[in-house]
Amino acid sequence: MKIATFNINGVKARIDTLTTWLTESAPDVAVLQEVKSVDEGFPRQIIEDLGYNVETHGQKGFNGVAILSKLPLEDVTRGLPGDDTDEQARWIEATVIGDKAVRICGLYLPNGNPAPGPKYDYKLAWMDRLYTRACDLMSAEEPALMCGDYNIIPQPEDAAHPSAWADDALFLPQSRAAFRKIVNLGFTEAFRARHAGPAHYSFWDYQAGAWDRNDGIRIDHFLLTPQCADLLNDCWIESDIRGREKPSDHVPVWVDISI
DNA sequence: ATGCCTCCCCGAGGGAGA
Repeated sequence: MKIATFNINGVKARIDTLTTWLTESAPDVAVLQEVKSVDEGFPRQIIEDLGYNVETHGQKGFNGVAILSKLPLEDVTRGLPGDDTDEQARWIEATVIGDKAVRICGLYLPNGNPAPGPKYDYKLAWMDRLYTRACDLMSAEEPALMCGDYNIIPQPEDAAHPSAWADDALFLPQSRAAFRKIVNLGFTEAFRARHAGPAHYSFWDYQAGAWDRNDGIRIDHFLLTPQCADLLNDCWIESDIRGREKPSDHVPVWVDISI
């Protein structure tokens, strides 16, 4: 089963980009972030017509996540537990059943800039709640993964110019430590389980020709429970998508798992 | 790089993104 995560940067503005990609690359499951649409405005029918079940968790204006799946989606839940006052749509979970069942969590982790400040405080608090959910997934001892736009550059090699990010919420030591704390529960970071070295990125800014200069960062990740990592065949970044017409500033990241 | 684009809100220009 091939599962992709893709920050689409506006599902309505980029519906042609999305449907072309779904048709040509044909993920079994696509986990979307930054759909920037309320659930009622989501272009559900167009995607269903391509053979996908659609589950959304949107809000007005920004954020918003979704899971698209050729197989049925079961036990769908919306919102990251731990703060009933959090209005931001950044988390959705569902179970997909192939040969085995896998719990798929889609996340859009807060950006956190400027740091320090209230937005950075929100990012760190959100990561605390993510840690708690991650502990529960580990305790279940079942195939599960958390994927999406983590807004975390894990290591200097994950940025073309790490010094440019030194004071940024995506790369501050405290941000990276919070990410490591989750990984160190025993998750496998799928891309680094399969590929070493620099120059592998999942985001390139629209400005100043960042794509043409390959001035990117790797911030879209898959974290797999041990039972899911046992099933991992491959992980890759579909970087050529960034060079197509009307691209998102992110590209899809994929895993292939034996499910 | 204190933002060079692009999305959303709507119907001008500001918030948000990373």
